[in-house]
Amino acid sequence: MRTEARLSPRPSNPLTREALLDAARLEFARSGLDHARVEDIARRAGVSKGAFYLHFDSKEDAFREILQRFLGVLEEQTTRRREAELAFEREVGRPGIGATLEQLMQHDCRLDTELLEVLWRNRVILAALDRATGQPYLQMVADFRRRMRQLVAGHIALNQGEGWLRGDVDPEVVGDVIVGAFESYGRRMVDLRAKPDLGAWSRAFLTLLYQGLFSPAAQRPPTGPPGASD
Amino acid sequence: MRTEARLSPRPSNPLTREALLDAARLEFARSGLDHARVEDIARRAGVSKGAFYLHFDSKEDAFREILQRFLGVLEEQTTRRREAELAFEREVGRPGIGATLEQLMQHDCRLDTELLEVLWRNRVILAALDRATGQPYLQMVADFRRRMRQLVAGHIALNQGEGWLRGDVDPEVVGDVIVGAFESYGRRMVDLRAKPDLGAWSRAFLTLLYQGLFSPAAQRPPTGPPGASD
DNA sequence: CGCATTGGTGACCACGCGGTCATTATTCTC
DNA sequence: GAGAATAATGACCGCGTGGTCACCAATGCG
Repeated sequence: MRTEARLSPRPSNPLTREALLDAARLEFARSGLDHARVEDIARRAGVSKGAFYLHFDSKEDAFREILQRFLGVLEEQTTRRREAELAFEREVGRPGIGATLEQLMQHDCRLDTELLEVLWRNRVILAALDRATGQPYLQMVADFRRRMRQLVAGHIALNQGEGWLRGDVDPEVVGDVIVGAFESYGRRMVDLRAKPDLGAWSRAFLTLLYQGLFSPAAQRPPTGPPGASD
Repeated sequence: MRTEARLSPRPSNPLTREALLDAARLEFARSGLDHARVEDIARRAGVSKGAFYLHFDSKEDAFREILQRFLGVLEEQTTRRREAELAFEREVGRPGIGATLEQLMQHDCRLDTELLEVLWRNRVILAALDRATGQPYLQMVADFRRRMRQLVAGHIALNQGEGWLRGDVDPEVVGDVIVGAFESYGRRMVDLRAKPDLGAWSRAFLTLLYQGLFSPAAQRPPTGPPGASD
């Protein structure tokens, strides 16, 4: 009687779910989670309000899926980055031992630019996050931020131990600076029309981070204590 | 008929308005502008919902006042800071010409710490802003952020022209980094119980900003091009 | 002490939107 | 083409809360 083969007399449009998510991203970016109307999301996706609820339990449900996907992508990006950093140290070395600062910066620059590419592709979500309320989602973002900060701080502390990063800067502060800078730039991307030169930003950022603002031409003697020039 | 002297047979409690603003700050920080209930704000201030509307036209009105006061304080802080920076350059000099980097950093450190003090005192508002929606208010914050970024970028560009800040870092990027770092740290303050050592953060931040992460012990020759150490 | 005046109260209204469900449209099988 | 099964629709309901307003309370004045 082939009762097991009869699955769906009228299969649902497989594109609808993704269309709804796309529409939701735009509406969330425009109005935030609270003010976005399910009606509008559905209409933008070309279906009715009822159809929305065939794919999601609630408005929050859709938002959660969008947020989780995004954080997942960032997570994966972070994992890849860590592996690339370890590989670089294994295969090339670290500054002073087999590698120059310039080589390291070129490598970091590629990785930072990749991350910025991810942020650029998902800038609509960045806009949505800025307008989002609701403890669970803010909590997820806050937790992610904290993890990133700790990751950075751990990385810095490790390399301070290795001796090639200066030890008189609290790694936690470096975490604030790096996470803050990316977030700041990401927020700025939101209302850019054309894609900016992400590589140039990375380059400048890394120069600032590793070398500092103070002009090398006026730099004091490398190891001497300050306060003896007037 | 002394109609001009009879002003208020029953004067309103002059503390009520401020109590309402305090309560509103807390509720906004807890629940955000949208989810905070006027009822709760009023009860927390010890009055009824109706009394709230004797002092404010709407919930948004109270929020606007809170936001404007805060931005005003930041604005004033910024003005004072600019004046202090000009005074320092006028009275002491700039690195290389009458002042050492250490002197400049001590001065900047005081100013940065003052700004952090302001953020610390207003950390409830920082929490509220994180949970706020509504175009006008987000716009105000976004505009303020942009102004700050431009202020920083202009300051950096100027001093690059003076020669004591390295010219190969886009001032706009420095703006992202500085504004982002303060915002990042401010956001972290929100869920700290005890007041952290703001001076230490400033010190570490400025060291990072001016000197960079790269260890001075391993620093390459001041003016020579990189890539000659292996 | 009574009256006028204004502060203060909270039950109530109105409205907007999230979510439901009876109904209709579509697509599959036989 | 009939019938079954399911996708899709949109009118409708319910709820929560912002804002109002008739009413009460406190205070100054004569």
